[in-house]
Amino acid sequence: MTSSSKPDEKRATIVDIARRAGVSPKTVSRVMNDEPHVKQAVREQVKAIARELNYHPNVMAQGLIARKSYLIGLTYERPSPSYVVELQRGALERLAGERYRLIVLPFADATQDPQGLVSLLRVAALDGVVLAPPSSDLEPVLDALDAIGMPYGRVAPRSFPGRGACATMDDVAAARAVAEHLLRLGHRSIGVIYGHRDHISSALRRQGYVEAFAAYGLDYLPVVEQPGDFTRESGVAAMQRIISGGIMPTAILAQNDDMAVGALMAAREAGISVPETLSIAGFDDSDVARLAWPTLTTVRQPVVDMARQATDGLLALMSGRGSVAPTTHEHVLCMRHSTAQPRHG
Amino acid sequence: MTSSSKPDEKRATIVDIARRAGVSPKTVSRVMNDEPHVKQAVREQVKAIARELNYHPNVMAQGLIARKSYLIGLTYERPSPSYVVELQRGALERLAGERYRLIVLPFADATQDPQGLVSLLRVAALDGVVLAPPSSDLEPVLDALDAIGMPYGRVAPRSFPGRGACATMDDVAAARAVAEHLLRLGHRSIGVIYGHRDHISSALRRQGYVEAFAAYGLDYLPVVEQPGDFTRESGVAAMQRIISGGIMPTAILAQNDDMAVGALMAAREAGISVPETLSIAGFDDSDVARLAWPTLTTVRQPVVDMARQATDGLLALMSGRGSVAPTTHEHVLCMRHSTAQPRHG
DNA sequence: CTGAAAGCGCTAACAT
DNA sequence: ATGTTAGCGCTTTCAG
Repeated sequence: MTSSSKPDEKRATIVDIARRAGVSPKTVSRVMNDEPHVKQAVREQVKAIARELNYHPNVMAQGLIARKSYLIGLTYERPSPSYVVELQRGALERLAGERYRLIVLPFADATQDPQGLVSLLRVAALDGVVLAPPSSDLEPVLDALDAIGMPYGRVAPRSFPGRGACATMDDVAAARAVAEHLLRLGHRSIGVIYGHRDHISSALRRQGYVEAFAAYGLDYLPVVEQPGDFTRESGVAAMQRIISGGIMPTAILAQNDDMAVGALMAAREAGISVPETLSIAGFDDSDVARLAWPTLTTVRQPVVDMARQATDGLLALMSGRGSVAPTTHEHVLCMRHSTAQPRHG
Repeated sequence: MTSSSKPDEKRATIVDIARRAGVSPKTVSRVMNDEPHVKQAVREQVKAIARELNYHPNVMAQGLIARKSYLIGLTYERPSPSYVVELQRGALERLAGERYRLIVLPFADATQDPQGLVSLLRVAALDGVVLAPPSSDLEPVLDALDAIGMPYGRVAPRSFPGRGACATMDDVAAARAVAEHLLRLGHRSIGVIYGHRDHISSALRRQGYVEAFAAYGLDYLPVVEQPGDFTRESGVAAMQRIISGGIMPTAILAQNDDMAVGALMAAREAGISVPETLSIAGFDDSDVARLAWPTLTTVRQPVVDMARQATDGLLALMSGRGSVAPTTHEHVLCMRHSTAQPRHG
């Protein structure tokens, strides 16, 4: 006993409606598309019959002519669930009320296999695609997309400004903001845990730290620096290296929240209390920032807004309106419980 | 300077290939679909030309004939990010390698507006849809879907077994397992935070608690009960009401992890230490369970598996294979750091 | 204002 | 083993 997809008396077509209304299919078409040159009476009648027959236009027939699929893709690389969901939310918010539908295309390794990503997009028969980091920064991807004529929106790109519809944020300014927060609290002995070196944002965030230090008349000279790769594990490892390194800073700047949480865990294991003995600040304001204890001081990346804007720009691109000015979104410093004044002020 | 969607010399069609190869379009079609009755030499040549021309079949033309869109929908109601992502992951895993693409369709209020949901699905021109709770349990939705002949897979349905392709779990047994865990630890003063009352699982999980209490010779009588709606905020609020209510239980059963985390946060704010003074257990084993501190004791709901199975069943339904036997998935109790023996245990 | 004809890219059903 | 014809459901000409 199972719902079978019974053929269902063939869906009504404009021909059915035309016959019933005693007009030509073209007239029905005109009515359905709100084109002019149809007598009001006919228009109403056709609409009534359409409703009665529960008519829905065949998207594929329309698409075949228009050479459009009315499908938009969203690619991303399995980062945190909250990031993914925010990305989707932004795109969907913009798409609400449009004919376009959203296809989700997580792709494991765009950096290693840009061609694979592009061929996935091709096969999906998309009208356009919203690219989230890191694919939004991969030149081979952008090139291939240009080559096949598929327009794209880019979320938080850090390079090739002007290619595609960009919704950017200022990594440098955001990083500067967190660093300044620490400096303002009185910290002068600050350790840094860097993100993955393939990600441009790692360098940009470092640049923000440099500027903040300079604003306080200091050379950029973190007491300790440790590489990481944006994963929590790398944060744990980096913090452990710092602890066993002998020189303890009074504060840590981690280039994302996951690593900051890792640092938090490592500190906890080592009996170092946060924020009393050590302040820790992250980056992103991802889900974990509020889950961690102490809650994490961080800067919010406006993901939903960027996704909405990138989608908006993509739509503009697709509708032929020539170029789309990049939009920049503001970060928000989130001061929470993982940072405090250093002990000896 | 913006990438415009330049027309791109018209995409190659089978006619182009046919001309180049000096064969008929139908032969090309045969080759592309791996049909027999084509000489090996011709086959190879056609394939070569197709590759050279970077040919990709026009999905809409194919769909127009086959009366298929090769689009599968996934509906859910904005619950926790990790739940959504796991749902998508399961569906996508099954769809990998198939021609079907996944369209995400979050819908705010299926319970209030089942027709709205169905018409959304209709408009999206789906071949089939995977329904996640609560829509997987809404009779009007199932009825409407049957009426329009759209096959569906159901994730964790709690009612109407046998309708559609079902991938179920035993909520009652899982809830019983967590409750028993608490009872085994020695807790007898247990508070409960319920999920959204529109979700059948809320009642089922309550039932599991009841059975566990009964197994310990107790009447079901939580010290305190508070309504929630599966969001973290509702968990915070519920816990705050419990705290200010005066009667403090030694343990809390929250009907999902998000609310459990909310309770954790509220307890922390109030200076109540978990698990020393208060044990908290969740439900789902979502992402946050391991992110929270202390890590959350919970039961794993096999969401990814269920989504994969529901999608698999849906595919079977669509391919005409008559009926699909429902699959049941097992829960797993995850004992972590948010539960311990009560103080005076 | 309305309609007839042609065709989007592909494939089923029949020839050959 | 290969080609021809017709047509999926709709919209674009272009004629009335």
